[in-house]
Amino acid sequence: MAEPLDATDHEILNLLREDGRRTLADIAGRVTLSTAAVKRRIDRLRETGVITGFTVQVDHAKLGWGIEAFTEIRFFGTTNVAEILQTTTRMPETQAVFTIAGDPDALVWLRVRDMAHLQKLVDEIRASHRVTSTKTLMVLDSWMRGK
Amino acid sequence: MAEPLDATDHEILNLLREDGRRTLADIAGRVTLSTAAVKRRIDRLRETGVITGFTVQVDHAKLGWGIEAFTEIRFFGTTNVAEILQTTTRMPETQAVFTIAGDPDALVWLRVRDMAHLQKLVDEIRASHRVTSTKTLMVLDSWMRGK
DNA sequence: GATGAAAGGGCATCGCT
DNA sequence: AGCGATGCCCTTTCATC
Repeated sequence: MAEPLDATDHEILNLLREDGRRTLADIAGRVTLSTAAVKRRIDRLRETGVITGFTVQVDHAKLGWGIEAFTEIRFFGTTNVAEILQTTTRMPETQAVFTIAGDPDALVWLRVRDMAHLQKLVDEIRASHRVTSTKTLMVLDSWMRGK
Repeated sequence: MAEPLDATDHEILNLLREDGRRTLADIAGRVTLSTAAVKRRIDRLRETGVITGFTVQVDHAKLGWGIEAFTEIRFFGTTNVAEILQTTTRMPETQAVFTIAGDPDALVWLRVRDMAHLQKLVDEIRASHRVTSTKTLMVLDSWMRGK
């Protein structure tokens, strides 16, 4: 496996968490290294899989997806985990899916336009036959690290 | 308020979701625009608050934070929502916090090193509020949009 | 094995049309 | 919105500790 990260690697990661488009020169100045050294470290973090990518952060409410909800899903006794992942991850409204040890069996984080939209999605999930029950939690407010 | 986004804006957002460090030249080629035009659109998306920032995506397991959990929290009748946000968002292990309409009252998404670490956090949450009960869900596997 | 310095090619940025 | 010039940044190479 890869070697453990030193303090400078963690500094670089934190700087990139704050702003993923920071320039190498900017980072280099803050961690007291040359741009070449910073680039090598970032390249290494990508190669070892610590950094999986870079992305843009979006205010979903401004795009008209103002409602967030979690849907708890329960299956019959022995259900393949891959099945629920396949159904839910296909839906563009799905933000994340968590398979759970215990009760419920899975937790799906959804972003929708309105209640009718939400109902349609929950119906879709329920229609995947092995589901015994769902319970949907409406999100009033959410906070996320790095926003 | 700002004007609605057209199809090109959505294309640009999707390209940046895939790779937040994509160059303007690359984006311009894919949406059939000049780099200057793409830059103006991205600047406008930032000014109107649609784009809130850029960040790096990290494999937390490789950093030694291999365990994910959700903790459901229930309060006494009249508890201030801001209170739970204050405590939980201060913890570096907190990935996200959702306040919920109904039961439970809040959902906290945690990333921890091990079970002892998790127990310490749940104890902290229980100690710092007028919490009536918590229930912690262990995450077996997670999928997230854009990974 | 990792670093800093320097060169080149590419890219972002800005003014103009 | 496109075009073009300027300056910055990324990237690679090479020498050093």
